[in-house]
Parts: sequence; C-alpha cells; structure tokens
Amino acid sequence: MNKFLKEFKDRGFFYQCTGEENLSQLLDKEKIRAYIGFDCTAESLHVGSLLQIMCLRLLQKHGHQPIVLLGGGTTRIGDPSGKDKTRKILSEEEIEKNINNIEKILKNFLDDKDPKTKPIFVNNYTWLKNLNYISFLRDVGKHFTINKMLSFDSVKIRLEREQSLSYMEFNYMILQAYDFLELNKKENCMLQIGGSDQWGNIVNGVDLIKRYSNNHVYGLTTPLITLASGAKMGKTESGAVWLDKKFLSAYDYWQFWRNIDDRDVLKFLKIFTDINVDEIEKIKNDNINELKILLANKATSMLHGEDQASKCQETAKQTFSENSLGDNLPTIQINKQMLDDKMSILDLVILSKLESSKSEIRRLIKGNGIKVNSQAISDEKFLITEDLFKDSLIKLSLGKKKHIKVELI
RNA sequence: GGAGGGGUUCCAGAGCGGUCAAAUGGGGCGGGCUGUAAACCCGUUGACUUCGGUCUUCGAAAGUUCGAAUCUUUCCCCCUCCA
Repeated sequence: MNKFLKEFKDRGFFYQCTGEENLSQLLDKEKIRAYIGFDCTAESLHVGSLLQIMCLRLLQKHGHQPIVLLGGGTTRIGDPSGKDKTRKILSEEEIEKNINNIEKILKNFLDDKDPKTKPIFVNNYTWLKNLNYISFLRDVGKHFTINKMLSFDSVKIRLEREQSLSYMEFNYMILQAYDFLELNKKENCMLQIGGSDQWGNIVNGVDLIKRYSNNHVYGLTTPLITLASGAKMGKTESGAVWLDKKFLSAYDYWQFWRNIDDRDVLKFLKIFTDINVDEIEKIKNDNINELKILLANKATSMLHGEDQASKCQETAKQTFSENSLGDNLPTIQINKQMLDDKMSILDLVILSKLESSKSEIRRLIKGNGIKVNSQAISDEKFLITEDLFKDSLIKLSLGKKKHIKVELI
C-alpha cells in the first residue's frame, strides 16, 4: 500500500475511499494535489476541524500539495448534510471576514516553505459567482439525475422528516461537485478529502468529473471523531475549543488536551500529533499522565508554538502540583480604589469572568468551590483586602481546574 | 380541506386552579475518592437579595378568578390519521 495511505490508516484517519487500489497506485507514481473544503459559517475553526487539518499536514509530509478550499460561495448556500434545519444565511461581509480569519488559522498549521507542498488557498466564490445559469444546467446539470439526488442521505433525511429543504440547499451538492471539477481542471486536483458526512458530496464530484471529462479522481473520508464520553469533538459545555488565540488562550487549549479521557489518549496521539506511529507504540504503556502532557505539548506547539507549549506545561505544574502561580495563567487587573470601595468575593469573581451569575457564585461558595490563594471561602460577604496580595498577586480559583491571577496595580 | 394529539425550565418528560421556580431521569456545575482520568458517592442546577424576601419563566396575546403552567377566547407552530 502507498505510504501516505498506510499512514493515513495507521493513524486512524481512514473511513471510506473510492477506488482505493487505483488511488494507492497513483500516489505511488506521482505527487498529487488534494483538496479539503472548510466551512466558513463561523469566524474561527475549532478542534472539530483539526482532523482535516492534520490530513493537510500529512499530505505535505508525504510530498503532496494540499489545496484548501474556503467555501465563500457554498457558505452562501449552506450545506444541508447533517443538518436538520436550514441554517441562517450569513451576510457577504461576515463570510469575507470568516474566510480571512480561517485562512490565518490554517497557516499556523501548514508549512509554506517548500514550493512543492505549499498550500494553495482558493475561494470557490471566484468561480461560482460567475456561473451562467443556462450553461451551467446544460454542462453540469445534465449529469445529475433527480432520482439519484433524492437518494442521498442529506436530502432523504430532510424529506422523510417532512422538513423543508429549499431548492437552494438542494443545489449544494451540485456546487460542491462542481468545485471539485473546477479544481481538477484548473489545479489538476486529483483527490478530495472530507469528513464522513461529506461522502455523498465527494462521490458526486468524482462522478461528475468522470462524466464531464473522463478523468479518474478520488475521494477519501475520515471518521467522525468522538470523545470517549460520547460527545462530539470540539464543543464543550463551557464553549467551543477554538483554534484561535482570540477565542481561546494557549493555556486553555493546553488544558483541553491535558484533560482528555484516558481512553482517548493513544488515539489522539495518533490523530492530533506528528509523533511517528511506531514511536507511539513504544511509549504506549508509559504513565498515562505523562502521555497526556505529551499530547498537550505537541498539540499546543502546533498551534501556539513550542515556547508557549512549554510555558503552559510549566504553568500547569506550578498551578496544580506546587500550588503556586504560573506565568501563563489568565490574569485580571484591579486597582486600589476598587479595594477601597469594598470589593466582595462576589464582585471579584464576576470581574474575573469565571462566572457571571451571583446566585451561582453563592452556590459555589456554599459548596467550597471558590478559593482565594488556595483557601476555600465560606462567606459570600468576604472582602478582598490588600493583605491578601503577595507580590501584588492573588490566586483565584473556581473549582479544581479554573484558576486565574488577580493583579493589584 | 376534515378528525384528533401536542407545544413546560439545557434536553427528555411529569404536572392540569392554590402546598409550583414546577416531580423524575439525563446533562451541567461544585464537593469527596483519585491521577487535573474513568467509575462511584454526596450536594446543587431561573435571576437578584440587606437572606426577611423580591422579580422574571411553562408557544404568543387577551380574559375568567382573591389566585393560572393548569380554565376560556384568538393567534402562531409541530405531530398523527382521513381526504
């Protein structure tokens, strides 16, 4: 089997593939271009997209060139796959803003030194916006039968539930297929990779290209990654795990990986780090907490840099093992005037944004969930005074895991 | 178009004139145990509070009543069956 494909499978990226034998041979024979499309409905990507990003990196590692399609055109339509409702339609400006930001995020993960594997960023709006309806129907539309389109899950589910599916959304799969055709023509793109929910859309593209130009191209899908708890990757109760400093600090990102379920650690080392698979085999019986730290370090390095990752580790060590304060802990500043105006623990927690409801803070205090300098606070009227500060700092904790520094200026 | 059933707090789902900020389960949060894990156990789960209470919530609006999630009217939405 081709080395790229083998590693793709060994790492647990593989779900389904069209013409696997032929794809393997093609990849052996030449370096190809492959594309992955990213949804631009949100301003940032979160860890739910990380597997796709790792696919791009793996392509680069094996000398193939990734094409990143930012769906400026298709985002204007909305993919009905996996959705049981029509999504809200975003404005042009929002989409533009999202695309720019997502491109920036992706660049953190991808190497652009080597011209042979440097990622190519494309926006499908550039070709979709100029489509002529009549000629599009004649050239592309004729290759699609309604009979078949109705059989796709994304459509079937909507129809079965008698939920409305607009004609606009119904066309999404044709547009995605057309994207692939366009990339095949213009960039000689031979492969589309996507999540398992994209299978139908991908196969459509493969078919369209075969009918339209008799080229053989391929599709490859990745499984849906879930946490051992059953939850989807990416969203937690306290918010999405963003791949963006603006929305989630390096420290919190590091903590996300550090707090992964035991059962997920090896799987995630394979998927979300570059550590060689046989290397992982060797260390798999190491202390589980060391492995989690390794995972957190590697994952954080990739996005925020090694320097930040080791700072996060150090901060975690100081915070959790040494009961002191680490550099990378989130910090809020208060001034002396605020203390003079009698700042209660309630006010401080609100100010820290650790919790926004006073009732909830009161409950937490009753349950020993709020600590100042590692001392549980038992009185909600507790006042913050100057003598609590050591070197102008106090440590404020909510529960066992959320800690911040409060600095007196 | 006709006949029924229904919309309840994050979710599922009870309540069907006062004792309802609303049972129960799930999820979340906090505590305990541990390893910043899982499992398990305990507590908690609308907001504000001078801890006496106060305010806002049961699809929307209006009404009956001392009092409504519960009754009436109109409207909106969903489901099932028959055309």
